[in-house]
Amino acid sequence: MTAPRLRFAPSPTGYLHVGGARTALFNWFFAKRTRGTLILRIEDTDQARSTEAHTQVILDGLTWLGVTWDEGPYFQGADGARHRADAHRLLKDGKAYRCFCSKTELDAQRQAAPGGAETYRYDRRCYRLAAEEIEHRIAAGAPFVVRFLMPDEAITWDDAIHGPITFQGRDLDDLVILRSDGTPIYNLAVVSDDIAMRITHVVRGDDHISNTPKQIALYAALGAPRPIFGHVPMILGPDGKKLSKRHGATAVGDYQIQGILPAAMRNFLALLGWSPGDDREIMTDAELVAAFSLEAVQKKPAVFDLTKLEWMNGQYLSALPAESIEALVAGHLAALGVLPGGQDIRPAIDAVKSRARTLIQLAERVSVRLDPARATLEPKGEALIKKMGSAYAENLRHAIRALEPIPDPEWHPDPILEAIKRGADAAGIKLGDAMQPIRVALTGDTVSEPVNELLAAVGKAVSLARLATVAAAG
RNA sequence: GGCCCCAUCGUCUAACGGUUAGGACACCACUCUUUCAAGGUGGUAACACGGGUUCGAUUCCCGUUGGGGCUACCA
Repeated sequence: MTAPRLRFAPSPTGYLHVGGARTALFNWFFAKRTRGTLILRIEDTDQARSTEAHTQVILDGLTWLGVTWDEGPYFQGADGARHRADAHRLLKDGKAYRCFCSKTELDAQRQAAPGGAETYRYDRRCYRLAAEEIEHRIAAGAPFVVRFLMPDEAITWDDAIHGPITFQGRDLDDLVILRSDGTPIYNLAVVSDDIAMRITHVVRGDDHISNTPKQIALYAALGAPRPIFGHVPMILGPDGKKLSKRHGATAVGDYQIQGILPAAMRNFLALLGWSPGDDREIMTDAELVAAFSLEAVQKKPAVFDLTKLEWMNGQYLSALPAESIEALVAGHLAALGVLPGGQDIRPAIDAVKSRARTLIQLAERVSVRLDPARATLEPKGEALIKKMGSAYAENLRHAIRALEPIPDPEWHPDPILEAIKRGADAAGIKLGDAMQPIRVALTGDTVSEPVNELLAAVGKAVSLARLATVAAAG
């Protein structure tokens, strides 16, 4: 058997949606797994909605995700001549016909249909036109579209994900394959391209299931062998509806901005609608590729669980050495307006990386160390003060008294911890009640590295000044 | 409306006729750390419903219900 040839074929009419990203990923896994070829094809036959900017965003999204392709990107719009040639071949073979009905005539026919516009199917009136009448209209320059003559027969295929699916040709319309301006319609362009590119496996979204019988009929009419089809289910929002903008972030670029690592995104997306069959969850690309199969892809749509994505990202973050995420963290710090200015941020990253789920969170926790002035109690002041306990101002003053005597050269984690313990004992309070107010005062957050290490890193003068300010405010 | 697809914890999933229906996220305890997380241990929580087939159905078949997709001179 020859090596499989696959394609990922987004249309540049929007951003790279997570659903599309997952489809691309599944294609990539399959191609890698079978040592096949993955082709990127931009479906830009809809000139009105396609833009170069969208194409670039899709390319960037794929690149960020780490999905690589072996051929392309090819642009479908560049192959109009071949699409037209295929359409005319069908015309010549009597497998397609010219339709002179205008859009307004069609609308009128739809309205007049017995069961209403919903049940309307083209009545083939132009197919029944006499040859001389057709010649006459062409000669008169009447505009026409080319319609495919849908055969009246059962169309069946064995879907790699869904199993056998059957449609009846009579339920399908005679679809337009060439517009009146001579440009091809999606279904023709796809089939024409997939034949020309010798595609063996079409792995795409579930929403194309009902296009598949039309395309299979086109393959047959063009005398070409059809590929194996596999239809990946959609991704839903938390409310069970199709994932869309109103659910928040749906473009892969959004997750890049939020500080999700590409590897975590790949791992998460892979597990959305697919599983290796055992209990593994955190998996490397190599493991994913080795375990992947279309048969194991779920048939039902999956709800996108942001919380689990963030958990998984946190797993990657804490497992990675500081130097490998240093540059990314620096980028997010810059976005926060904090410049390390030559400081080594790696110790700070190591101190908080297991306490963050996104790079943004990680950068925020690093930033308060670099610039303690950022440690504001706003905007969640109420909640933070509650966490510190009602006596927090008093407890902060205990802490200040305990810490002040430490000489500068001894301002290190261990002596600091000892001093806080002694102070807590003297004041008759629990260590936690002594620690948490300090943490909140210094970071504006309830989560940070151990308080004594934090104090040591921030420095004595800055720490005490900050504690005094918060204590005074309380 | 017509055609097609789908249905296990709240969510992601395992199970391919016989299991105390397993794992993960989230949640709740406990634990470790005289501090926050992370980690560890445990817990709550599911086979949509009704008929068949079978010695036996979450699993196979049919129906119901409920979701979803398509039904363009969009992709």
